[in-house]
Amino acid sequence: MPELPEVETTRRGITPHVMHRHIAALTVRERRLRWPVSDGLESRVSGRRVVDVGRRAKYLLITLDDDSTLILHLGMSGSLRVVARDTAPQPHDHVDLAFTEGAVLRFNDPRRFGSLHHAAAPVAQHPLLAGLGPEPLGADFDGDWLYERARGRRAPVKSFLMDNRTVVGVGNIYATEALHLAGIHPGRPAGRIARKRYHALGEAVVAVLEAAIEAGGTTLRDFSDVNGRPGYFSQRLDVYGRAGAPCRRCGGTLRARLIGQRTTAFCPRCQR
DNA sequence: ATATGAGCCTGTATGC
DNA sequence: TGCATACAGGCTCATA
Repeated sequence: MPELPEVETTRRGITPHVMHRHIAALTVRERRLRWPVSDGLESRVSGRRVVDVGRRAKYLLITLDDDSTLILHLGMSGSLRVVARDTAPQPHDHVDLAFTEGAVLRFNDPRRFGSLHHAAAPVAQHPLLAGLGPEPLGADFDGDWLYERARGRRAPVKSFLMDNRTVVGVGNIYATEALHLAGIHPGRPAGRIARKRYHALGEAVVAVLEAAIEAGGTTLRDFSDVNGRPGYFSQRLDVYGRAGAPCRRCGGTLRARLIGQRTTAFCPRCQR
């Protein structure tokens, strides 16, 4: 399932294929995504040229030459491929963005948790983006931010960390990994963690995400990069999905527990 | 205000 | 072997 590193990998992968290209046609085969794709979207983007391929949180932002932006979320199972114009659509190939230059950007999403919107500038004010917290790899995110924001919070630190208003792009996998790297118990109330430990957590979040982007994105069940090659970060996960196995740091036995409705693996011995 | 739970959806894995 | 059920997950909305 695409988390931020996968989305960033996808962004980098599609950029050379779509940047500066002219949209010949947008084809929507299945409008029932996370939200219904709005009627008339096809005609609003047809003929436009792509001037930027960006990302905010896990949203891909394809900006057009009229300053409007296509906002695409890959959801849980979505992926983008670049295919030749006459390539037959496969099951769950819901959207095509065809370019006059020949290639087609194709969106596939079996579970349809993904979404497609089109917004006028400034895109940052779109309701989906307006309330989001800082980018984890941006200048506004660090341990001090986490510490200050955690004041008075009684929710588990893992839930706090996965809250988009705290920081974006940290889903279950990377929250689990970052907390282990920082030696913090995922169930600890967010407001009861020292500033110094939040410094460690902030650094852990950045380290884990950067390593994953470097590796080309984690592959779990259904993510593969834009060229169809799977990422390979999953081999490097230290705790996620490893309950019952030995902790790589202290040798203790990793446990799993439900925190905020999410399965959470952790080491009861070196995470406090 | 924060915190928790439901619901969306379907492929995959498990249990009988 | 086949079928039924549980589970996974990001995100928003509703409720306490």
